[in-house]
Amino acid sequence: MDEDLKLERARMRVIDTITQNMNLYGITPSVGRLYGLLYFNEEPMSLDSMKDELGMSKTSMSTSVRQLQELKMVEKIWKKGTRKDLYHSVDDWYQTFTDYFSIKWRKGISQNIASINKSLEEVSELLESPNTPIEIKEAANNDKDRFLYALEYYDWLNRLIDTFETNEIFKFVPKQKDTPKN
Amino acid sequence: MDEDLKLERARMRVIDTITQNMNLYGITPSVGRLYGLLYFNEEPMSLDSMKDELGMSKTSMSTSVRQLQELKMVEKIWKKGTRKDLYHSVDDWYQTFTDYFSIKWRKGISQNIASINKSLEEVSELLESPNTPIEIKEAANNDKDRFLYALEYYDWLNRLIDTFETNEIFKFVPKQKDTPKN
DNA sequence: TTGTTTGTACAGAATTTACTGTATGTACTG
DNA sequence: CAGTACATACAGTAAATTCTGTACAAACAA
Repeated sequence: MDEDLKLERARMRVIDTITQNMNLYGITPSVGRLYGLLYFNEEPMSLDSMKDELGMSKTSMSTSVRQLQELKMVEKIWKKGTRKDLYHSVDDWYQTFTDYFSIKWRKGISQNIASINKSLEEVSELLESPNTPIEIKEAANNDKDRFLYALEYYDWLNRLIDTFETNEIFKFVPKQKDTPKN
Repeated sequence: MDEDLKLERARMRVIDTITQNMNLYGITPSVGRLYGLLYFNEEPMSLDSMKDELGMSKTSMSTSVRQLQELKMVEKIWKKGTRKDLYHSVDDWYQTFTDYFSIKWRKGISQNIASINKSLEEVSELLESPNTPIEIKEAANNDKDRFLYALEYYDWLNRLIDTFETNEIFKFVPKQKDTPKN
């Protein structure tokens, strides 16, 4: 069964590649490797089979698979006649990509905008007050400009994420190389 | 000097915000905080002044500032009459954003594509060979499809990064909210 | 009901990552 | 030339993250 081994090695190489790539996005290698495993397994897998395949604890499989679920990269499959939870990879990488960064980037932004607005207000008060020493006003002015710039930038980032969430980005950068449709 | 304190607090709040945001992108909080400090300092800063301001070791300042330099978020400033290296933030956040993800994402992709191509070739050999058992051929076929899909996806990602690097993305998502120019 | 199977919370262990202090090299100064 | 000021390499330490094993809870079976 030399062919068996050859296939296995080819697959492993690509799993490593996927793992490395996901790691670049801040996903732990073990979690990435688990995704790779699920991606190539035609059948959905149970926690026990993942554990056996990766040689890790079942606890780790449980938490890793949950992470992948939260990232919408893996879904639970129901199958008649088994009590085990079964999982399979979600195979739309484009959707995974846009979802991942939408979730991740959007996370902080609204809070960030709120905190900048608060600081902006405080600084504006300082600038309006006649009690504020002149050199403080100068510094306040500098800060205010930078706050405004930050707000502008976060607004842009929000609009960029909008194009991810609505899939409009694929109008601009089409999935297929040669056909500009969809 | 109550005004002094008030301004300081407003600024610190925004620095925390920036730190948090950068941390989301995989930049360490200390490094993010250093960027925030440099962003609000009108004058460029020396390693010693950073150290004093953040209460960390000079070694840390040295390595952190180097990281920021590699990410093109900070640049070295030359100033007559001082032997210290002086640094200032690069204030174009849009450019910083596109640069950062171009550098980061592009990093792996070409190697990834190469390794997938290699595996693709090996699997194709298996499929063509008459010695390969039928059940291995079936698995190989499955794998091959997934390799091809991955290649397609990485190609898309490359084209997305192209729009970042060339700043074409700003045609699609303009920097200014209301004026579609630039 | 009791026994069994399965998934997960939690605490501690192991590993990785980030930080510090010393030691050294290099470039200026006089 | 020595002497000083500065930045950084490197090794060791501290802190954070990830992983494991046990213990327990929920769901099911008989």
